[in-house]
Amino acid sequence: MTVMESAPVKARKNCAGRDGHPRPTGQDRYSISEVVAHTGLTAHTLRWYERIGLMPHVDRTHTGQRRFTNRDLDWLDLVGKLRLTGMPVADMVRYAELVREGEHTFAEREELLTAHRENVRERIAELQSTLQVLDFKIDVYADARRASERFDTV
Amino acid sequence: MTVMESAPVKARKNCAGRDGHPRPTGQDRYSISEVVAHTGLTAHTLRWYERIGLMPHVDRTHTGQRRFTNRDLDWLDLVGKLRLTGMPVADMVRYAELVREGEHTFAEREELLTAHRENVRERIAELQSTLQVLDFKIDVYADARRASERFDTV
DNA sequence: CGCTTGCTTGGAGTGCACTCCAAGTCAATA
DNA sequence: TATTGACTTGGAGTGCACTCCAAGCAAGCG
Repeated sequence: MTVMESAPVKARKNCAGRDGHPRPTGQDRYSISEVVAHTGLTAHTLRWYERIGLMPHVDRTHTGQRRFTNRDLDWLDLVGKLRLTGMPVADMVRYAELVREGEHTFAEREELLTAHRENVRERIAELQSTLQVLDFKIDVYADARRASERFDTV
Repeated sequence: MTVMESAPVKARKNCAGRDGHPRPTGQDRYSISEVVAHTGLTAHTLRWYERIGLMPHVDRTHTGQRRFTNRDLDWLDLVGKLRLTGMPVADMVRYAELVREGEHTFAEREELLTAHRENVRERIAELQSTLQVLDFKIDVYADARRASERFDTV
């Protein structure tokens, strides 16, 4: 049975799992459209993620439809953060591989994440330095606007 | 007293231009390769920027070669910052158009920059929230590594 | 003079991260 | 039974921001 619009669950303080998942562990079998509603990704993108090896193995129904779990949701959450911070998909795929390979890849995973953290810190510094330039230029324009308003009104 | 692109003076302790430019105003006619050396952009990109309207009018020699000025360098500096902060090229082209159109576009320029500043602030917040996730996960891996090292050495 | 270097052009190609399409399966309703 | 709607697939298409190519011109050097 197709699970129709199951209340656009989005919040974590929701009735269901108070661990932040739409449904508690044990009943966590989400169709692709439910995951779309929860993550904001498109179904295309979810299928593409799976094709390129960016997902852990996703379970299927007897008819071949995907059923995602809470763990998949958590993973997509992390992927979303890495993506938002500009990690290339290839690097995320590498990280996914390491996770699949097991605990002996802890060191390399740590390395990968540490390198990315450094990138993110640099990005933040860049953004903040640009913020100063923007502030300066916006001030210049705002001053010009206020000056012309004064002329208009006086 | 046109309020123009008075870019952030980078205060290089360089021998040449006291104002942070390779050559002082008056002798500022840079070939494309000099601009490449100074900005880190490729010649392709500089020509492409001009083609799409992202540059103010660039002067030419009698044989048709580009000669960039200190003002162009300042502009490229700003463009670089906007690009680094993820402003789409189309928006930068729009800003360039407004600058070409003159002072009556001050208000719209201010608007455009203010909207972008808001984006940048959001990006910074996103990055910082991801930083926390990264810190947490890196700690987990580091703890695991330290634990296994203890077993190895004792 | 011929060679090299540096530049010119319009247009085609690249890499990334999706994004969509056509054709099909399956389950549930009218 | 017929239709609807959610889902499946491999492969093709899109949009962005470059990135490169081929062919050609001009200046400087031996």
